[in-house]
Amino acid sequence: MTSRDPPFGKLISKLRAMGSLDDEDVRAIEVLPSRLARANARGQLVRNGDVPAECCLLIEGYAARSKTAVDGRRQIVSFHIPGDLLDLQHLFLPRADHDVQAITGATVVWIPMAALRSLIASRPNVGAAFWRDALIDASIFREWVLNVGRRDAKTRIAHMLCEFIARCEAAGVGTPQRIRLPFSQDEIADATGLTPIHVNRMLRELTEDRLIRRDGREITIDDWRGFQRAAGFDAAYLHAAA
Amino acid sequence: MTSRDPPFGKLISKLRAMGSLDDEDVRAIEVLPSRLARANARGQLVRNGDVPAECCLLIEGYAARSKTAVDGRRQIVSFHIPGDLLDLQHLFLPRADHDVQAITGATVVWIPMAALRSLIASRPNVGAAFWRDALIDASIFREWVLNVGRRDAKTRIAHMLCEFIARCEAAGVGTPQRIRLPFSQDEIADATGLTPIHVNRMLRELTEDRLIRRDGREITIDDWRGFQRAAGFDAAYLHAAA
DNA sequence: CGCGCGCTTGATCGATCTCAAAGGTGGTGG
DNA sequence: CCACCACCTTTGAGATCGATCAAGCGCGCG
Repeated sequence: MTSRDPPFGKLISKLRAMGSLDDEDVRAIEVLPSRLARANARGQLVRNGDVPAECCLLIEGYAARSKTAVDGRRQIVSFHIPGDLLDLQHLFLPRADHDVQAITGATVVWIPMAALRSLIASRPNVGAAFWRDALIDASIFREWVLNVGRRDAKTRIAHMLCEFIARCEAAGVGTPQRIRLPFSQDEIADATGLTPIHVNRMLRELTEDRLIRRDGREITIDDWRGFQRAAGFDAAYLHAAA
Repeated sequence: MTSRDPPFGKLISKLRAMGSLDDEDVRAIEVLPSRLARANARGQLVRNGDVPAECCLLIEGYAARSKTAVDGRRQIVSFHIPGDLLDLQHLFLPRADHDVQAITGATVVWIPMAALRSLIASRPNVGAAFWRDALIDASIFREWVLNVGRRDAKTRIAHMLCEFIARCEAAGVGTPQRIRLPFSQDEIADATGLTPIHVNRMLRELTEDRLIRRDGREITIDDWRGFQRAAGFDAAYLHAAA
C-alpha cells in the first residue's frame, strides 16, 4: 500500500492477498475507467430495484447493505470497508435486490459495468479473484444468518464487532486494540436484528464484563483473544489469505 | 426435461433458464466425469473444515446447508433441491466453512473439481452461469438474514415455505397448490432460528388462519397469492429467469 | 441559543423459550 | 405378523429475553 492510496490501491492489495494476480492483471485494473465521487453519510449508493450501469468501489469511509421487510423493518446484511466492491453482482444479476448506503461520509469510485465485463473476459485471473471475493461475501452472509438466528443478544453484538474489527485489521484500517466504530447503535441494532435500546444495554454489559472499553464510538479491546472467545468468533469463514 | 432425467438434466435446464448456454456448452457439461452416489437421510455431504476434491450435485432428494455455533446451536442457512450444486464455492475457497447434509434419502453425483475448473476455463458461458448461480445463492442468504432478523415467527415460517415452494415450482418439482415438505419441524426450527415447539404452534396458527392446510408433511395452499402476501414474500430476490 | 440526533435509563409487556410429558408413525427385527 | 424402537408431532405451564413505551440527557451544528 502506498502512502497516498490511489483509487484502486486497497482493492488491488485485497485481491492480491487472496489470489494470483500478475503485473499485467494489476495494470489492467489500474487503467479501468472510473469516476470519483463523494457520498454523504446516509447517501444511497445502490437502490433496491435499480439496474445499475456502473459498479461502486468504496475508497474511503464505510457502507451498509440492507433490506427492508414489507412492514418497513430494516435489516443490515453486511458492512463494507474501503477496498470493497459494493455491487459487483450486478454484472450477472441486473436488478438490485437491496440497498447500499454510506454510513459515514465516503469516497467512492464508479466503474462502468461494461469495462468490468471486458476486464474479466480478458483477464481470467481477475475474474477468478472477483468470483472468490463474491464467495467470501456469501460466506459472511451465512455467518450472519447463524449470528442473527442462533446467538443471544450480547454474543451477537460481540460477534458483529469481532468481524468488523478483523476485517478492518486485514484491510489495514485500525487495530484490534483500539478502533473507531463508524456505526450508530441504531445501525448495530439493524445489523443484529435487535432494538437500539437493547443494543445500548448489551454494550453496557460488555463494558461491565470488561470485554470492551468505550469512549463514545471509540472502542478498546484489551484481550482480543478473550473477546473473540466470548463472541464465539472463528475467523475461518472470512477465508483470509491462507 | 426428459422423462428419465439424466444426471445433469435439472442442472442444465436451470442454467439454461438463466443464461445463454449454446449446444457446445451443454455438451461440455454432459460429458463431465461424474460418480453417482446415494446418500441416506441425514447423510453428510460436505463437512465443515474439509477440503473437498469433488463437487456435489444434487440429483434427487433434498439437502440442507448448516452452521453450528460454539455452544452447539445449529442454524440451517439454505435448503437445496434437485439440480443444485452444493459446493461449487470450493473451486475458489478450498476449505468448507459449513456442513451440508441430505435431509431425505438423496441421489447425488460427485464431479472432480479439476474437471469443473477446466470446464469454466474453456467455456466462459458456463463459468458465467455458475457465477450467476452463486450470486443467486448469496441473494438468498441475504433474504434469510432479513427473515431471521426482522420477521416474527409466523411470518418467518410462512416466508421460508414460500421460498421453498417457489423454488420447487421453478425447478419443476411440485406445485404451489400441494407440496410434500421434506423437512421435519426440527429442521424448520433450525432454518428459522426458532424452537421446534414454537414452529409447531405457528404451523397450527397458519392452519387456523386458513393460510395452509396440512396432512402430515403434505401442505396445501388454496390462495397462493394471499399466502405470499401474508409472508411478505416477493420472489424478486430469487432472480428467476427474466 | 435552540434544535435534532443519538445515547442512556426505567418500567412494563409479550413473544418465544424451556421444561415436561404424552401420543403418533414408520421401519426393523424377531 | 407383531412388537418394539427411534423419531417426530403435539400440548401444557411457567420462565425469560428482548421489545415497547416513556423520558431525560448531552453534544454538535446551524
